[in-house]
Amino acid sequence: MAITQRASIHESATATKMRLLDVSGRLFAENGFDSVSLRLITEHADANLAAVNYHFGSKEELIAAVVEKLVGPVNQRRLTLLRQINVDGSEACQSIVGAFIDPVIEAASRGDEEDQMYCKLMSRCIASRDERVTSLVLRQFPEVLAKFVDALRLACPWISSDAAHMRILFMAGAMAHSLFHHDKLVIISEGRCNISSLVSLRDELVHFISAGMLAGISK
Amino acid sequence: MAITQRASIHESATATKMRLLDVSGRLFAENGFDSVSLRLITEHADANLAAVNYHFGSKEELIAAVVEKLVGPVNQRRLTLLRQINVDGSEACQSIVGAFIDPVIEAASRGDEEDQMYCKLMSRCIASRDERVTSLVLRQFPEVLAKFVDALRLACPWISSDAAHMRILFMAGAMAHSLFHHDKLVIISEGRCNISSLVSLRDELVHFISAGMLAGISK
DNA sequence: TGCTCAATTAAACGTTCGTTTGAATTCTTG
DNA sequence: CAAGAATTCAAACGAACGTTTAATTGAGCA
Repeated sequence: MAITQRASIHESATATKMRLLDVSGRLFAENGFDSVSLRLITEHADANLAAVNYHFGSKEELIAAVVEKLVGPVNQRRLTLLRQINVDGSEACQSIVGAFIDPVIEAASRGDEEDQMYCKLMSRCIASRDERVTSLVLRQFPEVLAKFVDALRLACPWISSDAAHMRILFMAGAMAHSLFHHDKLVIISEGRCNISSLVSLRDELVHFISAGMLAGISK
Repeated sequence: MAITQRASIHESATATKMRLLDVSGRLFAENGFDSVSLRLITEHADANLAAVNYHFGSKEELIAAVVEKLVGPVNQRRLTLLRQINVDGSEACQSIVGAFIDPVIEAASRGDEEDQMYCKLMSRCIASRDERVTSLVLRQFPEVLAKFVDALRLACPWISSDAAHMRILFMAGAMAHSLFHHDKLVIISEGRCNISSLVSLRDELVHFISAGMLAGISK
């Protein structure tokens, strides 16, 4: 029934496959995973409608490929940065927060593409409320969460385990939300706020979260 | 062309209409706005498929009704609480943050339904990346944002306008994200974290964000 | 009782979607 | 160059969706 050559793994990264991955990432970032149809993707990628199913098997597996290509390296980089931190130092908290946030900023600033796309796609992954996406992201997250909780409690011994877990959650939320919506802030604020660059947002974010992390025992 | 009785405003809140509003809220909370079909909604509400289009006009207007019924009162309550704060006090920041967060916790704890539904729906509204939803939420947000920025800068005069705007964004993100995902935390942490109640999450959230708000001038 | 009109119902409509198919084409390799 | 595998292509499929329609119901009122 299943043709063997079709069922075999498509390891070879053809140009079309890479184009599909790139285009769908950009479209998913801007419009969400559900709203973007395979017809739109293949049209923008100059490919045939059937190309996605041929190269990836299904739309769901395409989404998985896009997400894992994006999230995997960022989490690896987080753990690398975290390992390089001296948790005894006075600025340990800033470093820990930086280790969580900077890989995203780095990844966004790396390509020649504009930052917006990468940030929005990343935010969609982190803050997604779609189980098909969260299941992919959360597959890698337990290890990252555990490592950051450990580091945080080493730097701030007075924080309980529960509180440490929650604060990591707060950090992730603040980051994802602000990365996604910061461009709207200038409009909503009716010109009273003007975020100049992604780096300035990153600095304020680290500054804010570090202070939150250092918060003492609540009375 | 348009039948007048159909085009007229349906002000009378029939039992069916209220049931549709209630059921779709619960379903939207759990599965998102797009994934939930009118067939599923009307089935759960013991209503005919055409009921949504009859009572609300379209699915989009149903979503708008659900969102505005949820977000409107919360924002009003925020402004009320904010007006009652003495911004000169030493704990002004905690009060400001509380004024932003507590209306959500209150609303979630009000009904006899479990909190989860309300929290998740609220989080979907706040952190939604769907333009059809954000346009509704953002309609009320400029006023709320401006008032909270003013209060924050009165309590913490050293914060720049840009920073104040960003910090409100961080607050919204931390809140929305943690309210939505806090139940997953116990699983992801593999039992090392156990959030006992919504109130304990609220307390830690206020504690964390207040400290972030009070963060001094970044060097 | 008979009329009116909001409400409900079953059925269908047109569209869009992901997926599948089988032939055509291109690329690879002996 | 020729054989075979990999890829591309146009076309169609079935399912699910939001929406519309026309008929039916049932309560309020002259």
